[in-house]
Amino acid sequence: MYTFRMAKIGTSKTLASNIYQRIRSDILCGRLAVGQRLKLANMAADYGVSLNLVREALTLLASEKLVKTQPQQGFAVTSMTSAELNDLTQVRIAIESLALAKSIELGGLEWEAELLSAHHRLANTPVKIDPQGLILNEAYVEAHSVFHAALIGACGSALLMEMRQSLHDASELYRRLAYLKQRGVKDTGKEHKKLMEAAISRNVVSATAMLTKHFEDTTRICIEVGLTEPVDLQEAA
Amino acid sequence: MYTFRMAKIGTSKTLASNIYQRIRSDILCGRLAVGQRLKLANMAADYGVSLNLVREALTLLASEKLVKTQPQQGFAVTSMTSAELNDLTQVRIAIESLALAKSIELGGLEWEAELLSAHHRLANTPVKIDPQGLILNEAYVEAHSVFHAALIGACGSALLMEMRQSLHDASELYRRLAYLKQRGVKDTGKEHKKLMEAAISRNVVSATAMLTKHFEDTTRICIEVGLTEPVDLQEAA
DNA sequence: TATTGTCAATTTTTCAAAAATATTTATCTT
DNA sequence: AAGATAAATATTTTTGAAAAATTGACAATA
Repeated sequence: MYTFRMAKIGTSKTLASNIYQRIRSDILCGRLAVGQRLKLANMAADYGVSLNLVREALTLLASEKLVKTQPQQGFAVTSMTSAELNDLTQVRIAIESLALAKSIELGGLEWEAELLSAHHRLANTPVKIDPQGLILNEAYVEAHSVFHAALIGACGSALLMEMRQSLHDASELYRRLAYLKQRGVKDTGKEHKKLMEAAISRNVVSATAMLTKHFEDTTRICIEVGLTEPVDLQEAA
Repeated sequence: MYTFRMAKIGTSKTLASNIYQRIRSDILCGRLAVGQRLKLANMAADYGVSLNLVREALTLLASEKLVKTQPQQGFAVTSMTSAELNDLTQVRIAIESLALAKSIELGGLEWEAELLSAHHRLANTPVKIDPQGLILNEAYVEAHSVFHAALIGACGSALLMEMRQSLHDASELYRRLAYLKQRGVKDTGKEHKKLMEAAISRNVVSATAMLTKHFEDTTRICIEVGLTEPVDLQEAA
């Protein structure tokens, strides 16, 4: 309802947009690794379509910054430097704080209800899917995305919501990295709860402070862990 | 230097990106009118390339909101409702104010010099190219774009600058409309000067206030004039 | 040894035609 | 005449293959 990503994959009207969504999803899920080269012929074979559709999808993803490209030299999954990730984080903080403040100002009962609901779903979805804590739960990722969308859902600007989602997605890869590396270092669940409570009690200052801390913590973990791990350019599976 | 749009048209490495830029430019210049249907076959003939390249370019432009599309039903130059234009304007004010404040905080001598230079160029470029004031001067449009880029040039965030440019471009069409309709109703030149002076004298409050007024005035003119003028679906020239 | 040039292999880019879908026109029924 | 049905046309979508460009290897030259 809130996000593009919620659209069921493989459902859209045209094959082109299906492929786009599938590739996008595969990047966001980490199935296509950061830095990995994306050869058109391989991709076309993997997804069972012609080169053209892959090219169109990758060109589109490049405009979203999920993929990097240079003329005549193909495509690769974007990998950020720590400077770029820091920039992204600061912009996300700015945009999302702005939207959150607006949402807190304008939000009514409907917004509160949606937010509570989204939080409840998030709080009761396990982060990892296995006891060892090695595999991320896709349902959690989705619930997390929906929760943050719900937070700013009453900001009153469709454009702002869209921009926030786009920035959220651009950082998705690194958020996943942080979740996997960090094992109970910080209690994200408690943070989400406080954030939600601050929003509903209309405490803008506290809510944006929580948000800022939330984002910066995740980024710090990513950078400590090391962003640019050596990537093997294996053929796509 | 600052903007994508400054790249000379017809210069890039691949034909695909040339076509993309040419179409983009033709939309921004109003040669492809707001609301006009963009048939692939016509476009391909006009630009002398295959359907595929046109499709790729239009898909990309759709992701930038310069073009609207529905599956299996083709493309058209985007036309906004007044509500959408208002939303865009408010988001532009928020983003650009944020960046401007940062720029004023961080900007040094180099920034001041660039800004003065950009303003001088803007101030000495006529808005209209003919005595009757019917034809917009493309050099002015370019200078205006560069001036606003220069204002926030020291904000320290490449991403923020990019987002601002994207929003600026999305509103370009309507800015042109306002320029053409409004004949000396307000003195835009004086506004730019005040804005520049406020920025260089590090007066954040005054600068952002100027900026807000600047944007809102333009939007008001657009909406008063009437956004959705009947568009004739003539074949592309 | 370092540099340059050439050739083959790989990959990207572009096109032109086939397939699928939507739109219009014409025909038929009520 | 009005509305529905079917054929014809126009348009978009997708493919498969040709053309252009890049890369890497190998030999020839300084």
